[in-house]
Amino acid sequence: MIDLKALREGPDAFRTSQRARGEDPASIDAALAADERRRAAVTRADALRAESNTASKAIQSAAPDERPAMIERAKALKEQVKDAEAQQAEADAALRAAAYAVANLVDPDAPIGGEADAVVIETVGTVPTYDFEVRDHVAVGETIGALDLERGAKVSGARFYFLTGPGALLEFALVNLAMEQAVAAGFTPVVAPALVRPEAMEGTGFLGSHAPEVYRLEADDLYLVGTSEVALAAMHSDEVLDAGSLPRRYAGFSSCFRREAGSYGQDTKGIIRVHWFDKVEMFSFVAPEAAPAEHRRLLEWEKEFLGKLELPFQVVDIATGDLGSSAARKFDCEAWFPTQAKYRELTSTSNCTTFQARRLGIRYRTDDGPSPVATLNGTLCAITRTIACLLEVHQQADGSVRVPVALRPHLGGREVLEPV
RNA sequence: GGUGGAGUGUCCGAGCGGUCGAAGGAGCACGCCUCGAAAGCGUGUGAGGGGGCAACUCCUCCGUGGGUUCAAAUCCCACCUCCACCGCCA
Repeated sequence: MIDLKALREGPDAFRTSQRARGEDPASIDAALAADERRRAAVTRADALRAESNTASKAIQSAAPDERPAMIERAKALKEQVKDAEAQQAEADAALRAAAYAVANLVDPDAPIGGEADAVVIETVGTVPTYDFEVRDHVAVGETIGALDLERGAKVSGARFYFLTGPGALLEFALVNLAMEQAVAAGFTPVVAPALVRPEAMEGTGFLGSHAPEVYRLEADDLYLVGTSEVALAAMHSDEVLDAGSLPRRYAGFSSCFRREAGSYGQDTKGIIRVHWFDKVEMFSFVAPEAAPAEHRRLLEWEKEFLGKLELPFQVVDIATGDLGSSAARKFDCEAWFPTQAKYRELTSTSNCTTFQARRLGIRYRTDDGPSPVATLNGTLCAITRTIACLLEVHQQADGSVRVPVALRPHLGGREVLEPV
């Protein structure tokens, strides 16, 4: 949620931000009006409550013969209070809805525009060339016995898979490598719940425009997370953190579930886009002024990891119109997929400033009292997509796959995954 | 899933329906004492939201949400969480 005080004091910044996102700046005026109405309702209800309180208190010290009349008056006041409170509740709800409709303030440094306006800020490694016909990750994966998509579909449906043999081992190797790096960098490793309550989902903003993407368990009123970001962010909800404990960095492992509604026809082959995958996610809680630097750090850790996997990639500064509603700025690392002859998103890191924390009630102690922290997230390793990329990039003429050096210790020293 | 117990401020922990935002500790901050420190003594110390330039003032909050009452931390209901035991289970 946006900062309402900041909204009141400088609505123009929010209008500009909404325009940059390609969203209607009218939502700003709606929020301002709702805020105005709410304050009026609060003032009125407060005054009535004060009157009602004094009337009530006077009763206990009143003479017995005066009491009946006083009780009558208190009763009448109470009716008015009830009415005023109902109006206040309505105004509260209206403001909430109006405020939630406004996306986070974009970072002024983010490029303006839509998907096509993302700026490539860095290219790492060189696009590989092959002296043989490259095969896609499905073909390569099946050749080495790492993938079984047919049976995945048989058992669970489209966009499901079995990782088998070296594929399964590759997952554990990647998780281990990612956790090893995260721990070395000072992250607290976490295995996070993949099922969360509505508040966690709501608080992280995934029930807004993302709602159709999310699996829900009707019988238990629980949601399957699309990323462990949800559980990691909600971990400290309604807490006041000691300033000295910041930054807090977590590396969370969890399964992730996505309905992929509306992505029919995209990446239908293979494991690039699936309904379920495992992921190691970085999540940081920091003081707001430290957020931009932390964002760069998360990006560096992502780059470091891709470097270990010996994957060529580029870093993209996502344009304002393509940002999620809680992100002020976002960098994606896109790795090279030879059979598609293009870079595809492998990791993504967002600076959510205080937007998520405000909703989730995550604060830290400052000299002026508790104040919202900034939250940031970044992918360390989304397993299936990473495996897909590894299989394509490191395939060899004989159908085998070369194992990147850093991964070898986690694969029992194997240097090559041979066809079976 | 069943039975019983419990949820109060940073923590522990009191709290006959009105004088309770809440005793008492601990912690923390500041001050006194001290060469310095500890101990001791003193003072202060929750959050959110209105209004006000400000001093300040008003409202709300005792797990959450309802209800009873002129009045609820205190009574009633539902839910959530935790603890214990039973059942089941990886």
